[in-house]
Amino acid sequence: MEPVPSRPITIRDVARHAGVGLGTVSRVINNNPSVSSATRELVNQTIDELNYIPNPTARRLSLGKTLTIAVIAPFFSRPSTVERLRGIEHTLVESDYDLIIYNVETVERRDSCLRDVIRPERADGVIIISLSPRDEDIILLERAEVPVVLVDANHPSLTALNRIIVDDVEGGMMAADHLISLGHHRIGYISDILDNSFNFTSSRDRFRGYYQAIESANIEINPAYFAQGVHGLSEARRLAMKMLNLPIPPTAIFAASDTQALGVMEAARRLELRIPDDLSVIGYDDIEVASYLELTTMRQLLYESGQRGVDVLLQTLAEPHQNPVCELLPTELVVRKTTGPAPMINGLRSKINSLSAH
Amino acid sequence: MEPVPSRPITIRDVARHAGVGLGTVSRVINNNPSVSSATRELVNQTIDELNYIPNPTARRLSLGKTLTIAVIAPFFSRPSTVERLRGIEHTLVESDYDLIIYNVETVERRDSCLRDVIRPERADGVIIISLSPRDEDIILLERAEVPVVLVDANHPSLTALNRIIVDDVEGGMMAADHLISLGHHRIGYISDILDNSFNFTSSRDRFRGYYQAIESANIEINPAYFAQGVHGLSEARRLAMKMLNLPIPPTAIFAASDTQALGVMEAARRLELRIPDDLSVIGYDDIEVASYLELTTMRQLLYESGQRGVDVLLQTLAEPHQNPVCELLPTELVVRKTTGPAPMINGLRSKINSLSAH
DNA sequence: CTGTTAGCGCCTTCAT
DNA sequence: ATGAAGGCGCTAACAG
Repeated sequence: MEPVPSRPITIRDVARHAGVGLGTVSRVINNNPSVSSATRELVNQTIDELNYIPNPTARRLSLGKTLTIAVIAPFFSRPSTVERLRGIEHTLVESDYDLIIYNVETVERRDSCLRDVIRPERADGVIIISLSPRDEDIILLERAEVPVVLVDANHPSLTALNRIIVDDVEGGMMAADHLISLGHHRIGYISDILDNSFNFTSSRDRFRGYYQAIESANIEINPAYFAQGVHGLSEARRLAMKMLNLPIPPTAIFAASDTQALGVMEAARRLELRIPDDLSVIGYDDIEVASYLELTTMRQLLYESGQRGVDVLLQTLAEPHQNPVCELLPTELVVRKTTGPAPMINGLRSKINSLSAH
Repeated sequence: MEPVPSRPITIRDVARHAGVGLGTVSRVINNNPSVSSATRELVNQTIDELNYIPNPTARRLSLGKTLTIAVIAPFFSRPSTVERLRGIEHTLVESDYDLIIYNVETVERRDSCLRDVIRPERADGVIIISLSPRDEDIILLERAEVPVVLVDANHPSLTALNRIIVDDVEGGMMAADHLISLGHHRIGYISDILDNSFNFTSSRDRFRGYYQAIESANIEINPAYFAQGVHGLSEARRLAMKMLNLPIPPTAIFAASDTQALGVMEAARRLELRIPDDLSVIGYDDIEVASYLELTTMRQLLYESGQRGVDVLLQTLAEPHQNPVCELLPTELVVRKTTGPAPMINGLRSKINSLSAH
């Protein structure tokens, strides 16, 4: 019995201790059937004894695979992104792949990730979240030597790529229709910048749906009821304050995300507008906090989008030459307590009431 | 001029195209000064031409380093954890290290991470977030062959390990003292399970501080004013509802996290208790949403804790034999609008008022 | 300064 | 069924 060396244990140590060739040890590790159960047992025992773990780096080099999945995600601290990442992480943890997250907060970073990460030396597969490719990215993506899955991202001329998508136009329409059906005519839309350098399309598409719904209902479009600003609660609050201080303010506001809806609700609180009596608010995403704040919102399957993204990627990795899939995830209206019938006279009515009551 | 091969470009291709030895190319890549600027220029040009990127896996194997930092983090979707991870990611992105996150949601996973991740074959350095080692983990950690930094985690008999810590006892005391100074005598504490299998210590320590503050103020301890449950908004809401329905309910509640404070606020809303008139609420962490909901809370430097963790780790990596550092991050009371003077008679006074006014 | 060579630890063919 | 040998792409030590 030789002593356990202090340097890292290698496959060679195991082979020597077990008195077999190192090819045999390798076969045992990789569950190669052509090993007698006797020697397999012996080798496994030695492995335990030495507390041996195969060096992942060496495996990768030898296999010519990275054994890692890369995820390119914008603003990974946003609740919706976090939820998608959770779905990815949970699903991937059971596989042999490592997960490495590339957080994108600038366009430069976006471009460098697109350029450098989607390479076989970096990852065996790539998931891109919410970053819809621009025209010039298409070629890059379509001839990538690594399988790619787009989650919550799309492009009209894209058919060769796996995608998990949602219909944000439809979602925006459903949200606006909900408000219209409650009798609202003055419906605001507050979102992050529609024409942004990241090419985020969701707020734009939701706006399109909102617009269509308003038009179909023969409601006059009022440009003052649309406001865009940097994403975040405080900016949304600022925009909502401004909008609600209009001479004739909206009676309902559709926010492009739940986070922004929280900002709208906060603005209403500061203006002492009651929700939903004076102002209806609807958000988007159905993040965790939405249900506790009784926020009416459009639910999209965030967690599942990540989950499905990984499923599709692993499937592609297992059988490389499948046809690319394009999976549409449903969007659903969740009515809670922040939306209600439009006020009779105008949005200020009950505010005046409550003020005079003081 | 030879054609660009379709298989991945290697250092050998570059060497051949440039008409130099492959050692020279390696030197150029690694900024080894002993290359004439002429050949350096030539090589760099060839690298650009071939769009060559060194294979990271091969580099790792050859260097005997993984060039990755591992982060072991519990429940990475929690806002406080996300914020810490943001600090880590931002700081690490400028280095040459990859980041790989191990999300821990079960004790089994915690143990397997502790066992398998803290190995030189897996990572060059490890950051452990909020998972305080148990007695039996100490030995494992102290003789780890990889530098480890604990962030928001600690152990009394731990001096050989880098740590970024906070004083949660002090924080709990400050929170309770704030309420006491407002005249509150019936102060509830709502937290996640103090004696949990993950050995999370923060809620326990904050409870200790809370308890000490109450005692020092000669306020009678009422066990009914302490409730624990699984972490999360809804459970906190449930516990708060129950506590606020006591015959003599508390006039103030200290929640062990902002998320739980939101649950308390939600409970108050449902019971039509006004904040802070009928009920004062104080949270912990100062996550983003806290400022918008005007939540009084204990601020701890979440982002910075990650940042400092990485700084310390990179420092240790650069100069391995430094003395371990133990850095205490400050905790600060942020008074907003959810805490106010204790009601005169009892917590129900204004509730009764508002009900009779209906 | 630069080309050559010997590994890094593992997997995989090729013999046996 | 198993041992031996070559190679994955790169770095670093050595020789010139």
